[in-house]
Amino acid sequence: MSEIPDTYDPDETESKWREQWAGTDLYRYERIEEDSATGSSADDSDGDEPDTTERPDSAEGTDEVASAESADRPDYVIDTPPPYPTGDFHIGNALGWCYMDFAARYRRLKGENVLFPQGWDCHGLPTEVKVEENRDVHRTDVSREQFREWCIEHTETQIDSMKETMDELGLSQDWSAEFRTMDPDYWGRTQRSFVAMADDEYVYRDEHPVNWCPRCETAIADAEVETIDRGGALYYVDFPGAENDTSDSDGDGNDDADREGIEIATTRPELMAACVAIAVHPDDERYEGREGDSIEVPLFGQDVDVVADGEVDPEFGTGAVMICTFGDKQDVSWWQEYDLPLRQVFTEDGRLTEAGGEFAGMEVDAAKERIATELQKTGHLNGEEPVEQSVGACWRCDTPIEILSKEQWFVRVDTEEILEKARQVEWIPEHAYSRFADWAEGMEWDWVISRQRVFATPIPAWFCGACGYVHVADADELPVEPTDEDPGIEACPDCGKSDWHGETDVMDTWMDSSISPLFISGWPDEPFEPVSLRPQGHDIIRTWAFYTMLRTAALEDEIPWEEALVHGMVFGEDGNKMSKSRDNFVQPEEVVDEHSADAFRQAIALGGQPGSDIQFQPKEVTSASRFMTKVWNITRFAAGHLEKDLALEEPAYRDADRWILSRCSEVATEVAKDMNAYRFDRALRRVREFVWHDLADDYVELIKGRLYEGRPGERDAARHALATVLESSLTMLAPFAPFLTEEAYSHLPGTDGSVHATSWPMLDKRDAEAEQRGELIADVAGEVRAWKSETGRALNADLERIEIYPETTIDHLDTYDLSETVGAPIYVEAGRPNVELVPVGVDPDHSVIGPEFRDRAGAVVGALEDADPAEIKRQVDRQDEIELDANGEALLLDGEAVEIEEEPRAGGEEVAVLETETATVLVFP
RNA sequence: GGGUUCGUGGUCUAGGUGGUUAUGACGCGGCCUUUACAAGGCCGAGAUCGGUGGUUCGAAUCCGCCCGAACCCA
Repeated sequence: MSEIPDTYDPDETESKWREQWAGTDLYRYERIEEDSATGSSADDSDGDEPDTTERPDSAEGTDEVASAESADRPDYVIDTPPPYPTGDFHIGNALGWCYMDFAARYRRLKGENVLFPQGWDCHGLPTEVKVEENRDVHRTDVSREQFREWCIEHTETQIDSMKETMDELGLSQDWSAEFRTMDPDYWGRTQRSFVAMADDEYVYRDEHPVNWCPRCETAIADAEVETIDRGGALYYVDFPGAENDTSDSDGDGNDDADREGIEIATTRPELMAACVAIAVHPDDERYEGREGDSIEVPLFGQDVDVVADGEVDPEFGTGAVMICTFGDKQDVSWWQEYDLPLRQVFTEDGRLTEAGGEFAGMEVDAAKERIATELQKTGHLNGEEPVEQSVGACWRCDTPIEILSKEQWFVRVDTEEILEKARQVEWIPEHAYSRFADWAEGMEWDWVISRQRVFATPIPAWFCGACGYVHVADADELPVEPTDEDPGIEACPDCGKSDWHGETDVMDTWMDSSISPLFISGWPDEPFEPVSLRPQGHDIIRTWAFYTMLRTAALEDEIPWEEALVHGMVFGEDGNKMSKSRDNFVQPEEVVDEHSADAFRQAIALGGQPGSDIQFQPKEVTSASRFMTKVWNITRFAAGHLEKDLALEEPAYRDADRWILSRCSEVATEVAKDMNAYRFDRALRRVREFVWHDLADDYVELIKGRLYEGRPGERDAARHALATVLESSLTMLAPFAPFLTEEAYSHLPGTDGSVHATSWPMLDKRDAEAEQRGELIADVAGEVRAWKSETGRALNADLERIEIYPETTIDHLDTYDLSETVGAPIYVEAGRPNVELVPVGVDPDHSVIGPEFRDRAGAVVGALEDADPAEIKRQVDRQDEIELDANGEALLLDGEAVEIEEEPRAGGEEVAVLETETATVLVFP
């Protein structure tokens, strides 16, 4: 404690504590079953138990802190998002993780048994692509096994680099609960969930149109499709009437001459080969009576019928559109509705199939060009115009998707079931639920979960080579890799042969991550209860939140979590999305290097309330750094005055002590409320204000006299209060600035162990009267300080004397500290000061006058303002009532309705008159 | 086009159950070395709370419309 350095060095301190914490189980979640098995898991760290017995104040607290017995501690389980191991833990991640860490650290201080795990969502295409790139191979060049091996290797290095950033930020995950979806223990459970859902008929296999990414060559779910805007061309194409059209729509029996065509408009001529019908709006006069006409598709020759459908937008193009299999989801629903044939014209790698005739084998864009040219040549193209269009694209690679009809595995989406569960979750902020519901209600298709890739959880199923029977694995044979292993059954239940072919398709990675709350709860071995918190960004409501809700409902008929904290995005200093090209890009490590993790964390907390997007503000980091210096200096000051064995039964508190203790109690209660509501911004602001203004500016200044020259009893009371309040403050700051507070705490005499293992301040020292007295003392001290500064006096300059005239009577105000602080004898006087106070104005209280006089309030206020303040004051003093003439109407006003503004006129005598909130102060220099 | 959120000093932000002079930070200007702290203290300038209409005695706060921004969806 004596070696406490003059300045706080965050670099040195933060790396010191990082190392020290790494070797402890400070953040270890206590698993009950583990405890009873080993009986020793929590005993090897002295920092692990909330240490309440040694705090001098705790003996007086009437409320016991939450019991430290692990069995009684409520669980607080965070369903940490498993990030994709990109290798880069960016500032957006940092926001989410700081929120989790604030909550986790706070809950530990509240005595809860916190599980803050960390998972990794390993599977997926980007890793495959990266590995192919790094090793210069195609995934089909090597065995699946080898390729997976490489993916795992690559993923591990990516994870390590992200963990480094997490560590720098001082995050307090319990690393003994780390999980990786690529580990067999995890993906085995993904398979387990698949099997369970197949048993309950949530999972099924079927042929159905699916979103298909031609670059990734795999099916993708709706949630993985993003719309991108791009410019394109709208082609106007003449479709002639079919030669064999016998419908004779106008009934004049003259087919041949009336073989009328239709001009359609399309942005995708390459889909003409897939055209299976023409649609027009039923009310469109241009096409009246055309329904049922047969039309020939140019170049490709197939005859298609005209259908009338209200979904057609008559304003677009010519009002006649091709129905193709498939251009978009609208086509799919028309295809189903009109029972149209299927003409697949795209291959899995985005080329035209044989159905494309002479254009077969061409890529989509090339085919579009060529077909347009051919249409031109053959005289079918009437024109083209530029058009803005939105197209669906793969969210991983931005390639425009196609819709192909494929046999795939699906998960049935039961929107009602999901919404019913979602309503039981507390969404923070509330409107996050609307987003969720919006997405859920818009779901048209079931969730396609099979992917034609390698690095993912294998679908545990086999096909019978003889009869096509599909066998899904039994739960007890998992984890299983069906491309490597045979099923547990020998013979096909259908045909009796045993010619099994393992499913090569793998699962959507969301199948892995959507069981994260189940996994961390020990599912399926442990009974599932909803976990406490799901933190996530609003950008993945449609994926992670949605799928998790779906899966937990399907598997356990439960909600996955009690609360969902949906946070915003982090923007750059200029308010734009962070991007390297905009030069507003900030990496968390940079900020930590330049300032400190603690400052970064505070800046994140103060950026805005959780739920809203925040702008990253370097000035908040600056301001946080300053605050940290302040805290350090207070600690340094206090450490010099405190002693280890400061244990007092009944400290002889003075008014100032009782005041700061009361304030501190109040702040602890308020801040706890904020933390419970995830209002980290408000919580931190409140603590800062208290520490800076109440504790540092006022209290520390007030007790200096006692600390330096007081008699032992009163000095000890001050020390005692100071120790209590400072420790409480450090504890409240600990979730935000874990390093600084740990360092400061370790330097305070009489502390033991980690600040992160203490408990939330439970002072129970609220005292309204003490607050009133303390505020008066602090206000006067502050006013006098400001006055000295203004009049160019030294702040420690002695004064002749000071007289205080409180507005409300205060008995026996304790002026000892005040006197020492301002350097003057203090006289507390009753009544009004012995200087001339001149009423200069009348301040009407609208909250009194408004309700009483309603529509006459304006006149009353006007009359008050016009009146002579001296006269008003006389009336108030005499009868506590005011007679008023408001627009000719005589009114009687209660004295309470006004406040008389007075200015002192110190008539020649050398005396300064100061006004505080609650008193008039005369200063005799 | 639909949905959600938002618009407060130069910049960012608090407040929002309607009630006098709107919070704080950063930046800016001035003054000051006081036994924790000049990485500090004190003082000051700076806002018609996006615009407009309404409800009300009274609106930053409630309601309507308009303008602008962000995100999600089509």
